[in-house]
Amino acid sequence: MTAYGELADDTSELVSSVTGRPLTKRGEATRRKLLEAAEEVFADQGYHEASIVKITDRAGIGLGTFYLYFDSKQTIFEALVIDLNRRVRQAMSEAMVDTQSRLEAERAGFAGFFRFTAEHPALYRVVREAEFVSPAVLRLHYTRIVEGYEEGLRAAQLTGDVDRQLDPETTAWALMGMGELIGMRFLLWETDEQGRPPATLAPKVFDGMARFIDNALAPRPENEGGH
Amino acid sequence: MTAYGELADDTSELVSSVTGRPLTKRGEATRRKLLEAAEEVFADQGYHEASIVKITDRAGIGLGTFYLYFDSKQTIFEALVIDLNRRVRQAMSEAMVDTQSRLEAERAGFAGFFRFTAEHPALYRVVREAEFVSPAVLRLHYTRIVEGYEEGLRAAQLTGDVDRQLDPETTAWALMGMGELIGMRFLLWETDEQGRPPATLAPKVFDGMARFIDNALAPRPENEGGH
DNA sequence: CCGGTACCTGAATCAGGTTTCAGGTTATTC
DNA sequence: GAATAACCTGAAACCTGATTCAGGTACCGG
Repeated sequence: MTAYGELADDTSELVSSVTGRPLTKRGEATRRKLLEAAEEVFADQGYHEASIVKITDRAGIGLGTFYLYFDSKQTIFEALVIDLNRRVRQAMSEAMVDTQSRLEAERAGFAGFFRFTAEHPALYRVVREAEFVSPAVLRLHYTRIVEGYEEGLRAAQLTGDVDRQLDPETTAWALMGMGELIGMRFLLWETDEQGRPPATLAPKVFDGMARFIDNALAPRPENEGGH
Repeated sequence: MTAYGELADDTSELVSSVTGRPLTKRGEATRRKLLEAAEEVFADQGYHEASIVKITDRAGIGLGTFYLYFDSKQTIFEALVIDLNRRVRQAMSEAMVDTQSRLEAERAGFAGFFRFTAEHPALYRVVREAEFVSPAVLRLHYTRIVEGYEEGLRAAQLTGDVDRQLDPETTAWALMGMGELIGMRFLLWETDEQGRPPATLAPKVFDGMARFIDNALAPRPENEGGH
């Protein structure tokens, strides 16, 4: 059975998975090395091709040491997804500061998302694979991103920047889905010989998407009750 | 390395993977039994939890027999995804016959997609997992669906039913992405105690999405060159 | 009913991965 | 500078599961 179970209470606290608690400076460094190595290995091999040995090798650490820090392959994977989630959201919100209108903020948020995707193509893959490795952590990922959106949309509806007849929750998920598939198709699939994706979306695509979003969110001039 | 390689030339032809060719009535029946069993097993266990033994057991067939029909676990998985793709597209185009306007057709197509998703939640999972099992076949899946959309959008732009400033390709991918994430969130995640998703989207969600799409696609009353 | 072809079978082989553990090594404390 | 605690290590025990293969069994034409 695939685990739809709950996540560990606190996936980010720095404690030994064996002795239970503290973790000295040396210990912390080792844990970080493991996480970084895991990021690279999961990213370019996928969850199942990855192995603990590959991770510890890349980290330059003994195999047995792994189990001093993480209970299992799945545990370190979950910790990684949560870390990536934090970083994506940060990229998005940084991109949105200093914007004036809601529409502008929307565009900037997407731009931040795409920039992050382009810069870390492999990380994107890790997150998507979470659907099959740890559904609970994937839900957390999506839900956290959507929450920010939804809030912004509600606020913009109050000021009249966004069509009041849209349902904020549905709209937020729709926008996420768009961004994800567009990113996949026009960044991750458009790799050069070295497998690197372009740094940004082609203007045609970005503009096409911006137009689409503008249309979708903008308040309608006429009133409701169409033909 | 994950295989981004090409698919076999013809993944649907009915031939023995050993002797090379024909396949009698008995052989065909066995092949079909294997595919049906694979569908169930992959669907509720995922690719890696699934095993050839589980598939042949469920099919009521000897383990060794599997290799008379498929080269490997990956091969049967790909055959399955291609089959599902055919069925989704059929569900969508059936839903779209007898529609008048483009917007109506769009809505109907989505409804067909969602109905299919609700009826075969597990199959949806199989398709998404293809991203990690066989990227090539996943691209095929998405690309085939998008092609239909794109063509429809172009036609509707000519008749003026759809905003001429939208890029049809980008728009088609955006719509796909929306549909996929909305389906995931509001169907697959909304399961009852038995793990069954609701048969249809909640009206709030479906209407919210319809409004969003209407807004996005409708030709703008004003002309271009905004403020 | 006989020969032959097409199919079927599952124990055995083989490859690879996770996790444990008994025994070091490094850092810190007194 | 010895004792103690915190860390580290990788060979070996164990699993699991894909794939092979030598030996059947079902069906069909004659």
